[in-house]
Amino acid sequence: MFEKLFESNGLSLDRLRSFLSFAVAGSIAKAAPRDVNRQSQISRQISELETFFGAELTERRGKELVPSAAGDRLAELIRQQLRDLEDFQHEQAKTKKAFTIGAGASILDWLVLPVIGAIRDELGQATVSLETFRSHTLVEAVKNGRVDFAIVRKNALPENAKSKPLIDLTFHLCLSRHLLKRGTPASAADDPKVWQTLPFTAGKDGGQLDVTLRQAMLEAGVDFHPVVECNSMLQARQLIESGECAGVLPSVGIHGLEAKGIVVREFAPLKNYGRHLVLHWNERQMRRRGVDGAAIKQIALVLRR
Amino acid sequence: MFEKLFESNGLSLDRLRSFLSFAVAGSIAKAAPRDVNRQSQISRQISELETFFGAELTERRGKELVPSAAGDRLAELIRQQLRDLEDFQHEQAKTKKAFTIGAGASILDWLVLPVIGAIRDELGQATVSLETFRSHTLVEAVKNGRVDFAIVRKNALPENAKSKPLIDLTFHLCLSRHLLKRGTPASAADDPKVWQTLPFTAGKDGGQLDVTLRQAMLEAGVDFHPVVECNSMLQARQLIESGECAGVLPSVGIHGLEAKGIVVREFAPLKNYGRHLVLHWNERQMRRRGVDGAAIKQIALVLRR
DNA sequence: TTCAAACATGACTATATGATCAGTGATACA
DNA sequence: TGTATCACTGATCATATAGTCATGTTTGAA
Repeated sequence: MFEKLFESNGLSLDRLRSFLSFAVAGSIAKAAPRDVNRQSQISRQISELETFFGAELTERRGKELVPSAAGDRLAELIRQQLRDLEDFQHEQAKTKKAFTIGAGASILDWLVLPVIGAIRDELGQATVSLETFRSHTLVEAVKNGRVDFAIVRKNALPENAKSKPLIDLTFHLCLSRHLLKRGTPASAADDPKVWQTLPFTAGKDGGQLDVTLRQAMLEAGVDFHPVVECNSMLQARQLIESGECAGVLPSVGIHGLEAKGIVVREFAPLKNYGRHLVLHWNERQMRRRGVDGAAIKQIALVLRR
Repeated sequence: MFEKLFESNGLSLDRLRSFLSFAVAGSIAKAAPRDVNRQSQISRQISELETFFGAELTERRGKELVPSAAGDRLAELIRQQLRDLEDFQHEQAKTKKAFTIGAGASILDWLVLPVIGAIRDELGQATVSLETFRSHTLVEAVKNGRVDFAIVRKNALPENAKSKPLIDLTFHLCLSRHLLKRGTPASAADDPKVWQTLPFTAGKDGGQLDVTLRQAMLEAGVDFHPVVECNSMLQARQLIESGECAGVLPSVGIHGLEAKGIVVREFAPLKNYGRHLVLHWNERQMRRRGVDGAAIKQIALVLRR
C-alpha cells in the first residue's frame, strides 16, 4: 500500500511543511525574511519536492518564485493534512488521563494526600486515583500497568527497576503521657516490659507492617494483644492522640504529636527494618501517557517535601 | 503554523506508514510476517508515535497488540493522507508534458525528425515541440527554460554546461553529374574555379552555416551568387536532387544522394569548421519534469542512431 | 512446566534529511 | 550601470530516522 510514495526519496513532512510556508507567504524570501539560510533550505526542499513529484510546483514571476497551479493545490493538501494531524494531537493531549498511585494505606494518607495538588500539577491536572496495595503486589501492579506510580520499599524492587528515592521511614512508639506510671520518665516507654502493660492499637489487615510489628513484639518477649485493631493508621493516630491507646507509627505520621503531649520514642525493634521508600513507575506507560522524566523527578521531589 | 507538530521529534511519514500497516494488518506480526526485523521496527515506531501524541494508540489483546480506538482513528487519518498524496503524485505524473527541442532547421529535419518516435518513448510519450533557433540563441533558450533540449555546437556552450556528444558534422558539395562539363571527372567539383560556374542554392536566412558558407566562398576567390535562395535545407536538397542546383549539405542530409547519381564531394573550405554537435539541456528543468539522467543518455544514444 | 509466538528493548550501523556557509546568477529598480 | 533583492547551488556538518542484530519478556497453548 502506497509503495509509490515511499520507493523514492525526497518526500518528508518537513519538506511539505516548508512548501506550505512558501506557498502561504508567496515567495521564498517572504517565507523566511532576513534568514538566508532558511531561504536556501526552502529553495532546496521545494526543488526536492518537484523532483519527487516530477512536476513543476512553482513558476517564476520576475525575480520571485511563486507557487504554480499544481503547487497551490499541493499546498492546500498539505495544510489540510497538517491541520488534521494537529487536531488529532490536541484531541489526544486533552484527553483527561487518570493516573493511579498505589501504596500502603498509611503512605497514601500521610505522604501522598498532603501533596496531591502538587502532584496533579506535574501531571497536567490529571485525575489521580489512589489505591491501597500490599507492598508485594505493588511491583506487579506497576509492571502490568494497573498502577502508574507506586511507593514501595526499595528492596521490594527487582534489580534494574527504575526508581527515585523518597524518604527513609522510621518507626516510633507513641503514647499519651498518662499511660505511663506517674513519675516514670518518658524513657520508660522504651522498656519492652512496659509494653506488655500498655493498651495497644494495631492494624488488623495482616499488612507487612502489622505482621512485622507483631513479630517484633513476640521477639521482645511481649505477649501482644492490641486492645483496638483498626483499619488505618489514621485511626490509630486518633486513638493515640486521644490517649486511649499506645501504638507504633511511621515517621510520616507523627508530625505534631509531641506538641499535643504525646510521648514519641524510637521503636527499637523496627530500627533496622529498613524502609527506604522509593517512587517506582512503569517506563513504557509513562511514555505512552506523555509523562517525561522531568515530571517524574518533580513528583519525587514533591513527595520528599 | 503547525509549530506543535514539529517542535518535538517522533513524527515522520515513515512512522505513520508503519502504523497504518500495523492497523490494517491487525497486529505487528501480521503486518510483517516472517520478518522479525521489520516487526521490531514497527514496534519501535508505534511506541515513538505514542510518545509523540502522548496517547495510547494500541492495546493488548492476548499476546497480540491491536490498535486502540484512537489508533484506529489515526490509521484512517493516515490512510486518507497518503491516498491524497499518492493521487496528487499520479495526477502530476500523468500530466502530459510538452518538451521543446530546439536546433537549427536542418538538424531538426535530418537528425531529430527521423527518430522523434524513439525520443518520445524516452519521454513517456510526451508531446514534443520542435523549434528552430539560431545557434547563438539556443544556449540562452535552454538556460531560461524556453527550450528543454537543444542540439548545438559544443563550442557554443559555456565551460561547465551539461552536454552529451552526438555526431561530428561534415559538409559536402553536392551536385548533379550533368552540371559538370561532360568528360570531366567528379573530382573537378573540388576546384573552386568550377564553383564559380555552378548554379548554387543557399540559405537566405543569415544563419551561421549560411554566413560561413558565403565567407568560405569569398576566401576561395569565388564571387558567390546563388541562383536560388531557399528557406530550408530540405528545399536545397530537393533542388540538388532535381539537378537544378549545386549546394553544400551537412553530412546528416546527404544520405541516398549518391545512389541517385548526385556527385558528393567533401567541401574543403568547411573541413575544419568543426561542428561537434552535442545534446544540451537544462538540468533543473529535467528534474522538475521528472526526466532522469538515464533518459537523457538514451535520447543522446538515439540521436547518434 | 515447557515451548513457541508475539512483542519489546538495548545497542549498534547506515542513511536520509536538515542546517549552515559561502559564493553565483538573475532581475528590478534607482 | 550600479546595487539591492531574490533565488540557486556546492560543500560540509549535524542530527533524526531507519535498519539490523541479539536478547529479554509476556502470553497462550501443548
